Amino acid sequence: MSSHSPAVQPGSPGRKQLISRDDIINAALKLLGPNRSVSTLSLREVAREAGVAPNSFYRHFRDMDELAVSLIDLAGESLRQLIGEARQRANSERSVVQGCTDAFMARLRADDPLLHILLREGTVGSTAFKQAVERQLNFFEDQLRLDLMHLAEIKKTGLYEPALTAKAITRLVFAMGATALDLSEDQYEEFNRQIVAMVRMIISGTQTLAQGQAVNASLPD
Amino acid sequence: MSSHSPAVQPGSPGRKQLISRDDIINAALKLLGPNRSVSTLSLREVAREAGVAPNSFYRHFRDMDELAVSLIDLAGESLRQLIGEARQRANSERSVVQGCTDAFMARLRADDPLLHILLREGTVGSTAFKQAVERQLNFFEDQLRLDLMHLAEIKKTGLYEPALTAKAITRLVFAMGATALDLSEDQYEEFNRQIVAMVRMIISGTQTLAQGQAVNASLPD
DNA sequence: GCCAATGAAATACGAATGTATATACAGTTG
DNA sequence: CAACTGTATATACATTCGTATTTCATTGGC
Repeated sequence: MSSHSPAVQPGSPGRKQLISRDDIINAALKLLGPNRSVSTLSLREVAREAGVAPNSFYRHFRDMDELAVSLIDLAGESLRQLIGEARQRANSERSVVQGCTDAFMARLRADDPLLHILLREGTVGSTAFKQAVERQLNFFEDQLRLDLMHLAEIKKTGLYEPALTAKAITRLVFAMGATALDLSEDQYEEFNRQIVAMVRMIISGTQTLAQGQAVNASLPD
Repeated sequence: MSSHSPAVQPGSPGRKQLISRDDIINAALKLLGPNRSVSTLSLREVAREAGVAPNSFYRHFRDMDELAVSLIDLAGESLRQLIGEARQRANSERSVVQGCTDAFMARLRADDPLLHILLREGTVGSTAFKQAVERQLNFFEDQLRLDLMHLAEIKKTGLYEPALTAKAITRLVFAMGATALDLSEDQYEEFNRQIVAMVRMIISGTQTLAQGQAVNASLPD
C-alpha cells in the first residue's frame, strides 16, 4: 500500500519513535475478530492497542469513521490483488471460477481480518462506511464482468446482462463468505462445494437466458 | 407471537400499568434506522424511549442480547407471514417468484424496521445474535426449497440440488435487499428488475444443470 | 382496614468514552 | 546555544453506560 506514513524505521533502538498511520491501522486490525466489528471499536481502545495516547489518534484520522474507511479501502486492495493473482494463473473458464473461489476460500480460512471487514461490515455503520464497502464491491463486479465477457467470447457462449451476472456472483459469494467466517474447520470443504455449485448455477443460467434471448429475441417476456 | 408478557391489557383506563415486553420491543424498533443497528443500541437508550426506568429492563430481558434475539425472531415471523400470503396468492412459477419478490420489495420500501434487522444485522453482533438470524434464514430457505420442488414437479423441469438453489436465492435476495435500504425512491424500480433477473438466472441455471445431469448422468465432472 | 409482597422508580457507583487544554520533548533553524 | 515548530503525552471534564442497592407505590389477602 502507498505508505502515507512518515517513513519511520519501526525497529529504531531504544527511543520511542514517531507514530505512523500504519501503527494505528495494525492495532485496529489486531482488535478485530469474529465478535468484534469495526463499528464497535473505540478510539481509546485502538490507541491503547497501538501503545499511543488517545489524542495522538487525531494526528492521523479525524475520527473512527475515517479509520474505518481506510481499513475498508485497504481490505479491498488486498483482496483484489489476491484475486488478480488467481486470475492470472487461470485460463479456461472452469479454472478461473475454481481458481478465484479457491483463493477466496483460502484467505477465508486464514481468518484475515481484512477480509472480515469486507465481508461482514457492509451493512452496518455510517453512510461513509457503507459507501466505502459498496465502492470496493463495485470494483470486484467490474473486474468480474470483464472476465465473464472475455470468457463468453472465447467459448462462444451467451452472456445475459454481464453486469448483472457479475453483480449476482459477487454479492452471493460475499454473502456466503460472511456466514462462512463462523464455520468450523471440517465444514469448509462442503462450504466450498456449495459456493462453486452456486456460481455454476448463475453462470449456467446467464448462458441459458442469453440463448433463449438470441433464439426468439422478439417474443415478449 | 407467543406473548410471554404477563397478559396485561395495554389499553387499561387511567392507571399506570405494568410494563410489557412489547413496550420495550417497540421502543427498540423505534430507535432503529438506516444508521442505527441493534448492536449499537444501549440498554438505557431503549428504556428511555420506552419511558421506563433502566432497571425495569431486566424484568423482561436478561440483557440487550436477549432483546436482540427476540427482535430477530419477531422479524422472521413477520416476514415469513408476508411471504406466506404472497405465496398463497400465486400459483404459476412466474407469479410465485414475481409475487414474493414484489411483496419483499414493497416491505422494503415501507422501511419496516423489522426487515432492516433481518437484512443487515446477520453478520455482526454476538454469536447468539448471528445464530438467530441464521435460523430465520434457514426457515426461508426450507420453505423456498419446498416451493421449488413443487413447481419443478408441476412444470416438469429439472431442479439441481433444491436445497442449494433455495439457499442461493435466499442469500442473494437478502444481500441485495440489504443494500437496497439505502437507495432513493427512484432507484427502486431498476433494483426490482435486477432482483427478478438475478433470481431468474439462478432458476434457469438450476434447471439447465439438472438437464445436463439427467442427459449424461454418468459423465465425470 | 391493615400488612406483607410485588414490581417499578430513584439514586448511586465505577468504568469507559470522546475530546479540550496544557505540558514535555525532539529536530530544525538562526 | 537559544528560540521555534511540530509531535506525543498528560491531565481533566462532561457524558454515557451497565448494574447494585434502596425507596416507593400499588395490590391482594386476612
